[in-house]
Amino acid sequence: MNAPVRVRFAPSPTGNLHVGGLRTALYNYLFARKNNGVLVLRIEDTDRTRYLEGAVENLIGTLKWAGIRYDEGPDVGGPSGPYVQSERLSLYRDHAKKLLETGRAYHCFCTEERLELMRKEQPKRGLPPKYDRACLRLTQEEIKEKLDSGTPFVLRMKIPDSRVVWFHDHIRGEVEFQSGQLDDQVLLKSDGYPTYHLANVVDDHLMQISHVIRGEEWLSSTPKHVLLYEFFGWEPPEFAHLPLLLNPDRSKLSKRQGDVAVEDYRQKGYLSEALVNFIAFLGWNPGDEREIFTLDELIREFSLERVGKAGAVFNVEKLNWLNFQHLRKKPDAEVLVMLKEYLTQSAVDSKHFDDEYLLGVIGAMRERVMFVKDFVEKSPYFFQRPVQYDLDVVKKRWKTETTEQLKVLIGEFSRLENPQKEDYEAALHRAAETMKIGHGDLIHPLRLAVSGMGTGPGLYDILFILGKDETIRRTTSAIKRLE
RNA sequence: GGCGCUAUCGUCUAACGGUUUAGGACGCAGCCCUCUCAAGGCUGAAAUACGGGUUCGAUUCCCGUUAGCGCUACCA
Repeated sequence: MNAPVRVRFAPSPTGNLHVGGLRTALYNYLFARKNNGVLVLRIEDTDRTRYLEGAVENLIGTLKWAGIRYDEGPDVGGPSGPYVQSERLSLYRDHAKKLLETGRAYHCFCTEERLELMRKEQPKRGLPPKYDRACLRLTQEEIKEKLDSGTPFVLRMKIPDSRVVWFHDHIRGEVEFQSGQLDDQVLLKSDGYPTYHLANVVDDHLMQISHVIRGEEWLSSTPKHVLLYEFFGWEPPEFAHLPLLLNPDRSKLSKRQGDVAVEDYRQKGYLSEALVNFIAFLGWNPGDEREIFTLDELIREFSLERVGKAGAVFNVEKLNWLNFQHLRKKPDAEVLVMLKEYLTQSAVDSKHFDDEYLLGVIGAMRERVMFVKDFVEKSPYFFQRPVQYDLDVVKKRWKTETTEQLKVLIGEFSRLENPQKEDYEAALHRAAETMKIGHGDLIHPLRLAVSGMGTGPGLYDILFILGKDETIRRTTSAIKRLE
């Protein structure tokens, strides 16, 4: 019988959640749900210098937006709390003390300056940069003396000399390190806070985490963690180190080369479904050719076995396409809500458009928009009369005879009563036949007249949405202005 | 520098030694459809980093090289 699956997402509150962090959270979430397990949110705020006010709230909001629900965490509680590391300090101190007593850790009184100097000298002598264990040679008396005099100290982990430390990684297979390569890592800082290494091992054990699923940047420190589990006499969890997310130039995804915060994408109008779908596929795929997935479908299909090993470039083009796909899948009613929401906060206009009208716009523009904002940006004429006419289109479509022809067309339109799309079409055909001209001779200038543009949905759709009066008004106005 | 990880079209990826003239998707180009723009359909260009092995047979296994990335903090 296997232990129940318990995984955790353990970000540090130092700013907005990174898309890489979101993917880690997502994979943990998917793995937990898929295996009927539990997802824990744990805040790793052991670096007081990097703490950012409001970051935790922000993080929680972002996860919620993405649809990633956790079962235990700072705001929802749970049996293994507290879920904020700064509220668990005594736990770390007690455990560090145990290591001290068993000789697996030792006091170090070295100053920042000495360590810096040491690191500068080591490469010159061809040595790997590691703590030189100066303080390990201190006698009990010397240690007591320094302690008594209040000399600041840290607790370091005493790495065994020549051991092979290995572990199995779900993604990378067997990984092994020579312990001689490992540094005597600081476990407890001089301010009494634990470092990541101590805190994450203690918490993962106490919270009974079964699988540690985290970014590849942790792979190199995993042997230290494995050793810590051993020192404590604990069974280590299983590990899965996720491939990194990359910039287009294949360096580690960073600011400078585009947006990295989930918040950035949210503000640009990306659907959470699209971002989640996209990010899930950066390092994972279902093994067949399906690409559009909802969160629930991802849960059904996800497995660690299908996670790849190589880093993946964050390619915005594909994300855009996915946003289009997900937006298109949404029912009209949902898009309507989003469009109304966008309209109220956009400065474009304050006029009121009823639902029926907006639904018409949505129907006409659906296949042509990637974002909700595109309804307004790509078809502004549904929200305000054309303020100008695209000059290239004028040049191409507006002939000298156009004015007279459109007047005839208006005459035809004005006789219509409560016209439907087909009625506009029939009327236009009649006008064209009367004048013995092609349909295009009317269609193109008319489109320009009512929209100011040369592109968009079918003309009759536009006319129907705008309505007869507005169509005639705009056409008349265009004739006046383009004559 | 040391240690570790990684390596299929520009990008995300499929292939779990043979069914492969290496498949799909995004993007790109062309054609069809068509009142324009989209959408859709069709077509095309585009990859196994390099060198050795193992094997009857390597994208797939092993070794080396190269390249990229990560770690190398009293940061996570």
